[in-house]
Amino acid sequence: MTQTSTGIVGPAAAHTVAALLRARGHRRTVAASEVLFHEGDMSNRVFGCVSGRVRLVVSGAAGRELVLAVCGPGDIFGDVSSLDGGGRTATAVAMEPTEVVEISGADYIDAVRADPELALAALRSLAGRLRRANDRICAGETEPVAKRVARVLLDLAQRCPSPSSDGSVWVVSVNQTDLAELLGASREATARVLADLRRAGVITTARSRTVVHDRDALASHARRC
Amino acid sequence: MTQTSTGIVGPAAAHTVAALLRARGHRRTVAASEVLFHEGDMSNRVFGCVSGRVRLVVSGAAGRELVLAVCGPGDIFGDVSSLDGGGRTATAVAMEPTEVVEISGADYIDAVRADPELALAALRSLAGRLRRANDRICAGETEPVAKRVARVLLDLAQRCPSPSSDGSVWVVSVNQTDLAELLGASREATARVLADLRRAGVITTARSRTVVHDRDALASHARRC
DNA sequence: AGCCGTCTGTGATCGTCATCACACAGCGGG
DNA sequence: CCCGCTGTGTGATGACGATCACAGACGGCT
Repeated sequence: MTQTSTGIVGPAAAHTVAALLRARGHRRTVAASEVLFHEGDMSNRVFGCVSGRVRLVVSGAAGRELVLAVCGPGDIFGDVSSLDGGGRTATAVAMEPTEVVEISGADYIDAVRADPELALAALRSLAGRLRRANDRICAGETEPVAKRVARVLLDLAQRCPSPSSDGSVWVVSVNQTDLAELLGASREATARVLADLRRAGVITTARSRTVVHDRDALASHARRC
Repeated sequence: MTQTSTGIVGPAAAHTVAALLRARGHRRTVAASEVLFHEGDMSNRVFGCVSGRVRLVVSGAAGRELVLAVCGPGDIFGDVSSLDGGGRTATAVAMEPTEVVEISGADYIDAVRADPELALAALRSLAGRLRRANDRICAGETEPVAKRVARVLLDLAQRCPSPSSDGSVWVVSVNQTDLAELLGASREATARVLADLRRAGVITTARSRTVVHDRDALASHARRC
């Protein structure tokens, strides 16, 4: 467990895939809260996020929801279904007005077959996501909520750089409910941890926004047990 | 969350990869408890399991161990490191005398580049594993231990068919400690759930062995909350 | 402005599960 | 053959976190 563990889909090495989508894909703008596909659906279009953010959610036992990932610009999603022919693993919901590029599953497979470098890029993207998923399994099953909150905040701060973030302050634009579902914890437990961090002077909180003032301190919270 | 959630690496569509390993790989026999690679290592050889079983473990917070997957015949492991160049995500330990085939990371990448069908097979394998990892995240963060035990037992019963299993009885050859780490629960909690299932006549237990007598009943335990 | 819906912050309670602490049962080796 | 090791089965206790229950705050909308 070497990395941070947010379910954010990494843009790592996905540039070739993104290029494919730009070249062959169909561009589209979706409104906030609009659903691109539902968990269980048999659709298989592959998406790339150009601007904005998309949340991938699953509904677990007892009606609880869980955010598996937050996709930002450059991230690819929806490719798993097109590869294994299974239903959608999650529901994709735009978190804000978002621009996406999409391509049919068949076209995606064809492109992968035709271009070895594209295939490698897709493999690397999946490998990275699997690595992150394993990290999250490990964190979720061994770490207390306080530590997970710190990890996820750190991860969001560096992966989804809010426009308002400058050199010394990182702004995370997610409300507490989403944050809790990204952690696999209750909204209340998350709020209490945020309160502790606030009292420690590490962050400040506001409506749908958390501002990280001291990243090193946050990192040490993520490390210590 | 449509599937069972054991971290077992699926042999699904991995046949082409297995064929590659057989063709170009180096065959080797490892003894029980022998380690193929350690978590964090920078090695990048790719392995295929021919016979026997290999456990992939990570050590989480507070010294707790977690079994991410149990690989059986036909399963591929160790490919993530060769793809993204990162350290090993887990430690691979043979659970019994095991035969593996291995190939260097570079050869693996070359082969993927050269053979589109192989690349697709590798993509499908990773997609399946990511799907399973997501299922486990969902289960771990929303389901109580009792349900998870039932799921994992079911999964092991059908994926690692013990030689002694016949048409009506499925034998799972794993001790309670491993079972617990595969669940992300304590050994004691797991033992208590097994005791309940035993009293309900669904399973019988013995040293390092659990026998499933009534698969449907077990499945209903996995379903109900 | 005034209202309503969403989001936040916190107390109280209660259940699940981890941890500690044993007793005991097979199995292998000296 | 007996000892020790590994694995199993269970009780007691305590802590972490889910759930319930509100109060207040902020923003958007008419």
